[in-house]
Amino acid sequence: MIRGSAMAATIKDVARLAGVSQSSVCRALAKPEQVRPETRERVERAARDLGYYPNRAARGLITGRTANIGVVLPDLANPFFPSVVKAIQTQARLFDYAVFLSDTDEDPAVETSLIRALAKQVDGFLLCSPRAGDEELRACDRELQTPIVVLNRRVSPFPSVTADSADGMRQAVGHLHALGHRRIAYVAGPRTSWSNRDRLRGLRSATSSYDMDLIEAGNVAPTVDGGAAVADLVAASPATAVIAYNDLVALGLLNRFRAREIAVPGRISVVGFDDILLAGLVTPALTTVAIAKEQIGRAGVELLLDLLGGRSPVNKRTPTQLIVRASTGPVPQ
Amino acid sequence: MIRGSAMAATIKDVARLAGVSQSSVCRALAKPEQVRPETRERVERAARDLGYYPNRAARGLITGRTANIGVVLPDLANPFFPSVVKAIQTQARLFDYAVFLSDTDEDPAVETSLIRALAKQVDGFLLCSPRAGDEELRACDRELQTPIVVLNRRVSPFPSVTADSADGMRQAVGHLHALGHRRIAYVAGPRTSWSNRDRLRGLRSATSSYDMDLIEAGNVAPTVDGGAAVADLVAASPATAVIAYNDLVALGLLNRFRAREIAVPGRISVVGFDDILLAGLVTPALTTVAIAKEQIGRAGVELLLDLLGGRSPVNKRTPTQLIVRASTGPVPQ
DNA sequence: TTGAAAGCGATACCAC
DNA sequence: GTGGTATCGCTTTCAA
Repeated sequence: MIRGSAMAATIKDVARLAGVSQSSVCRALAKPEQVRPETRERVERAARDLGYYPNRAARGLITGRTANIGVVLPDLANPFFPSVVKAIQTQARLFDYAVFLSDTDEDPAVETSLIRALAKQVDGFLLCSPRAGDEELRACDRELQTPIVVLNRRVSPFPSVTADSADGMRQAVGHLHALGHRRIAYVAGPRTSWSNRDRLRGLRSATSSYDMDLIEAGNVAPTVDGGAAVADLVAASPATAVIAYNDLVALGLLNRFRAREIAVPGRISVVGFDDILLAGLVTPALTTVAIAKEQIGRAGVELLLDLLGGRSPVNKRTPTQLIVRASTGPVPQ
Repeated sequence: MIRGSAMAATIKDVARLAGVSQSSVCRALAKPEQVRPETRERVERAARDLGYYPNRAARGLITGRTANIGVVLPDLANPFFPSVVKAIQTQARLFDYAVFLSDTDEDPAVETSLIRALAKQVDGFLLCSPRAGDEELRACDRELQTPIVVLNRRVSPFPSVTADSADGMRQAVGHLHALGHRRIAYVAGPRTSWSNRDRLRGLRSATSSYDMDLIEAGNVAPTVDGGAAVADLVAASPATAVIAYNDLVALGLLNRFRAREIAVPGRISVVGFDDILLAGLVTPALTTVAIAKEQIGRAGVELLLDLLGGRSPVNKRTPTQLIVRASTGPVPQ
């Protein structure tokens, strides 16, 4: 490769212009106190004049630290994830980490192959709601030796951040019970989703402790269309209220119910999960279990940094909070 | 650094295990046809056994190609961007590129500093709706020599992909004119946003050719709250229809109008821009100018690859399409 | 306090 | 067809 004037400046260029050695440039920039003020200034001037920024990849090669973190998630089109990613970004930047982002399109195979491909370019991974099996993830880990933190799922032995769905479900069911509902339907999300299983588990425990009937529908894709697809099934069931796997599914239900002129909450109450922006803006506004998305992202980065710093992080569980809006009401007589 | 059994395998390990030189490993993996089948098999076996994946950063150092592209955008919380990013990801993966993502929080200073920091780790940038000034962007470019493609904005001399806002505005204005409206308000987005200026330009030309009055409000943040903040101003104006900078702003208007029981479209018609998922789900559903988000993302990657391949890409303009929904109706008598 | 030199992991070139 | 070696940009001993 021929170095033309067009190439970006390297440490050599700075050294030459400042009239010192590479080592001194490196020190002047990284540990200013170890170098004579005069030298430091010369280096700083030269660096500024050349617009020098160190090549982080080259640095990573020798330090073993890339200052990148990898974020893998199933579907950026689900508004839940951008919120989490945004929080991750913000927190990562605080510690001068950059973010590699990968969308797997809900495909477990893509997921593991992406992890493998990215592994050497990042110091660690934040896997958001990974769809691959526990054993596959462990295999990746053994093979790659890249620290992994899992969000929205618990997979031993990885540190993880999860929402307290059980408590969220308890709140939701308590709310519906107070309104007089005794038969609830649940529209299940993807079979591969740990959150789905977790939410269902919490829901079962809540309904049984309230001695209510639970009717399970699904599984559906975690999208508006997924919800619309089972709306008629739900309507035909004896349920007077329905809890959806997430807000998108709930919105699908709402849409289809409106199209069929099934009154919400007059004839059936609808509860979502996640509290995405949409939930508060539709009519009727959606009652939903809010998840601390920002907190999950932030905590994920913290756990990963702990891991990287040699500390052993503990799993974190973030609170959930029922947000009551217009889509739930008293059971129809 | 001490190489323990815990470290991920390198090309040396593979060479040792296969009993060949590094060079052969490299060739066997990159250009299988240039090596004896027997050697290739030995190498492949060794690589598989060790779980060897090449270090892309190290490779990039020598090839000058990182196989990464950098995506920079102002706010992931605006649903418009995840759609674009998703398309970028999909297209990038087709060509085996990984994506670095950065959210600048609408801050031009963060934007340029991120670009500089990432420059060496990517082969090129896709800047989505960058907020920095033209001259700042050009300065980055001169300094870094990293190819840049700009989305949703035109900044000479960068290749760019933009939506045909003028045509979208023409469609929207034509639609409103046909409904009898003669006085339209526009709620402007961020002053730093090129799209905002572009849309306004298109709108001015459309209203003037229809001989309609244009009342300008704003500038507001491109969010729901931004829209809500000027809703009362708009309501107090003589406008019978309002076009918002984007859908989020339009939803803010819609919300506030409902709170004040200002009928939409009975008393005032509302038009958005972008056609995010939300737009179709609120009540009344939002009439909006749809932008080809996926196409923008895809075209962006294509232009960037052209640039990287030494071809000189031409600017692209993607079509817009008015989606008529319930939020627009005949002018009130 | 500074400089020379080794080396991170991979590729490319040049002999053989 | 294969191996040795220089090299990418940077950090880090180790001497001076």
